[in-house]
Amino acid sequence: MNYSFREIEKKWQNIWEKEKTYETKDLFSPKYYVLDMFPYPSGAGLHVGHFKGYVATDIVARVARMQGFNVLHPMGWDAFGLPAENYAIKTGIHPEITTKKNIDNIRNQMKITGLSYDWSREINTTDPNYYKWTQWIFLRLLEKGLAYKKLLPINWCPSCKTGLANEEVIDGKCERCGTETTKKDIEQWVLKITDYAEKLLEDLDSLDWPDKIKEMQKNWIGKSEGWEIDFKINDINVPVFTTRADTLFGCTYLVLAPEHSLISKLKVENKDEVNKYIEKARNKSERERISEIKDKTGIELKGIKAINPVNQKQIPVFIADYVLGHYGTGAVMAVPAHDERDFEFAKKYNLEIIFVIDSVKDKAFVEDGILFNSGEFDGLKSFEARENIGEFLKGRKKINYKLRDWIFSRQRYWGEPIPVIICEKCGIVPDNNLPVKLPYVEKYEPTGTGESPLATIDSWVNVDCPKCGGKAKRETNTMPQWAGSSWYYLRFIDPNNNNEFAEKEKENFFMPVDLYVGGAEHAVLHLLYARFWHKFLYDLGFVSTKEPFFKLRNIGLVLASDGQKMSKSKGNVVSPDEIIEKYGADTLRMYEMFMGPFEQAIVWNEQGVKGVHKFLNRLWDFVIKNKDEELDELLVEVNKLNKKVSESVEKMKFNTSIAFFMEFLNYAGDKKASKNTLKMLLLLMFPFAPHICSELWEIIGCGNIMVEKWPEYDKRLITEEKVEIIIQVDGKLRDKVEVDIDSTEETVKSLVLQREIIKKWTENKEVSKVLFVPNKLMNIILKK
RNA sequence: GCCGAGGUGGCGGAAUUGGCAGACGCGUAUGCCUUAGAAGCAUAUAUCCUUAGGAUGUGAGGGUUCAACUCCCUCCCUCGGCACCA
Repeated sequence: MNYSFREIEKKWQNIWEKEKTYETKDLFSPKYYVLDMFPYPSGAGLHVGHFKGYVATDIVARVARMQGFNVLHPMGWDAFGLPAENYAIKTGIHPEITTKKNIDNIRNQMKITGLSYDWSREINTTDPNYYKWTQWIFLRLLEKGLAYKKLLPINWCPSCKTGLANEEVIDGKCERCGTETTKKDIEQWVLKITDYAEKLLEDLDSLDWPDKIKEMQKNWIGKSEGWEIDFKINDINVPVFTTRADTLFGCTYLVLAPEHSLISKLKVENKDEVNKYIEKARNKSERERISEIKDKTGIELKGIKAINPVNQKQIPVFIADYVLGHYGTGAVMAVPAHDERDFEFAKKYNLEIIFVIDSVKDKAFVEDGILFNSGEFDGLKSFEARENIGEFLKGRKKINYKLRDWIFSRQRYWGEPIPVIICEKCGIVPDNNLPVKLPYVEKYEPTGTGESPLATIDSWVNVDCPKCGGKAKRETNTMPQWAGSSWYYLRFIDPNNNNEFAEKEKENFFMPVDLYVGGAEHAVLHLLYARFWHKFLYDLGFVSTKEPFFKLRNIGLVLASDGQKMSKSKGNVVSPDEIIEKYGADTLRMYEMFMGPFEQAIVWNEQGVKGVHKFLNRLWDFVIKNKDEELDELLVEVNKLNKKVSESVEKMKFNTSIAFFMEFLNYAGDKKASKNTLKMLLLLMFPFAPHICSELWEIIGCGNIMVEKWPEYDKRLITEEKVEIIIQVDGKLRDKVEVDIDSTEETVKSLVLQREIIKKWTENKEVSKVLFVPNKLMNIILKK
């Protein structure tokens, strides 16, 4: 029969809420901190994909509690961001109102799913009591010179009308809205994440994270070691950065980035042409640049020559936009023989190509090798030559990173105000009177001029300088969406503290996060930013660990039944509410875990949901049928189940855990189970399906399951006395035989050779060899 | 182009210190139940050979081994990321 999940689930959720079952109370050890990436409270609510991660961490949290851990498992809202603001522009409804409504809805979705969050620790990044500390961290960065203001050509989204960080530009498009970005010169707040490049790279090794994410961060940071070597143009030193100092004798021209400061100082014969090229390069969008990778353009500086320092040869000088102004020195020594880009360029402009390592036809040879054509350095290996040539030319050893500083200001309303006052006399003055609250405005529309809508509120903008008392103006830019999420995991530890972001003792106790679960899309955004802030706070002595998240796991997407990503605009979203209404929260939870490995993307299939629901109904019937049973035919089996489930949960292979439960019930059939067996079964399943297990636990007369421990299996019970041995002839399965455990080769062999099936296969043939793997297999090899 | 993950029935997937490939679920088929349907229950379900029984089979090809989904080499494809970083 169908168990009445609606009633049962409501009943237990009320009990948990009333008894504050999931509140983390003390500093007792051992602790376990399980964290989900907190969501943006979208108006559409969350879909079943979000809950795949939440259910997984909920199971981990529940198992850990049963194992005696003091579990911290909180939830909050990353609530600043564009959708609420865009909605406000359209409707005039303040983002605060929409946000609150959305949060109430999503919190309810989480509660009806039976997630065991400690709601007393709920946080919201848009709450002034929260962003006070976001601003406080910003002021510390400012104090230490890690936040600075600079006029920069930055990525600009014409649709969102705001600047973007490099990490937010995907394929030349805005990460949020998909509009092509352009370049714009605006004065920006920038955070010096590059100061932490080395530490961010190094400490990756200490983390239990998916290789994929580590690799992505490594590539994003992009470390390369080389030499800075001075070339000369008219007695001016022009440093270039190279990782291939060993190829210097093959350098046949020099290339400057269009932005290079030297260009304006040179007397170039074809000045007009050159300026035209520079102007064109400036206006190229990201996308144009990318599409032109295969077709390099450039222009020679006529009348200018550079001197190659290694052989005093005169070489031509070019400007080309394949050389980037912001990396290295903005100038490169071109070695067409040993660099693909230089090779292409040289072919196009008919420049000299001199091989000095090894030559191949029609393309550059980019590997290391042994030098020739290189004067006194002939015969050296590449790695030796790099050092020798670098030192010979008095070059400087240099490490460069691809990572660039973090563009931190946004020209929008719905974000944390940057707590800074700009005074005509004193310049940039920190406003220590935190929180600097976001004022109400009438119009949310971004101005598009590079100023945020805050700039129009005179009463807010015009203030007295805290330093000199003179006239001053507030900074009107706001922080990016990533600010609040860069440290939120610290606030959960002590969410109501008004004096510090978290009490030192508590921070020291709960950090680091033991398990962090979320989508892989944040690999070089949130996960990099949070590590940066954390390391900064560590250096200042405010936190006690070098890294915030010890173990990270990514959830795979849940795709809609059409194989596409779930999205409101495609109308293919499945909400947890409808599944819970139809089948119950326990079914939703079990199905999300049963779908497949949880790090993998899998298509949603409601037939599968029904299958899981059927299983829960069968579980119900099985327990009810046996609740007063004294006989037990399943004690051994349930102990085996205990072992298998414990092991699979440990590895977070929840899909197989559930298969084991199903196997058990299939095997059980009409066999009898006593209370001990039922209890073990229910305890094992409780983290997966807490409502039905709580109810059945009560029905079999055991009280409240919440206080119970994770069960231990009895090793003696599950030790087999007989084992099945696989018998192969010439490596092919022919027979099986049951023998006592640890039977010797001789025993098994004599048994096997008597068997009719085996006799048939070995008839008239000579046995050349018999292989035996104890308790597993015997392979009889015949002579050919 | 570079980096990473992966390729197993009709579908989602299981099994890797090398040892019964396809657990579990979905779907499908047949039967029971039902006035009928739905639900439920039972049985079957990798492919090929008419069957007993056998052969083949984990992207393709090769190799190591008594034994390969698992290890090695070459290649193909899918997904994700990066994108002229000298």
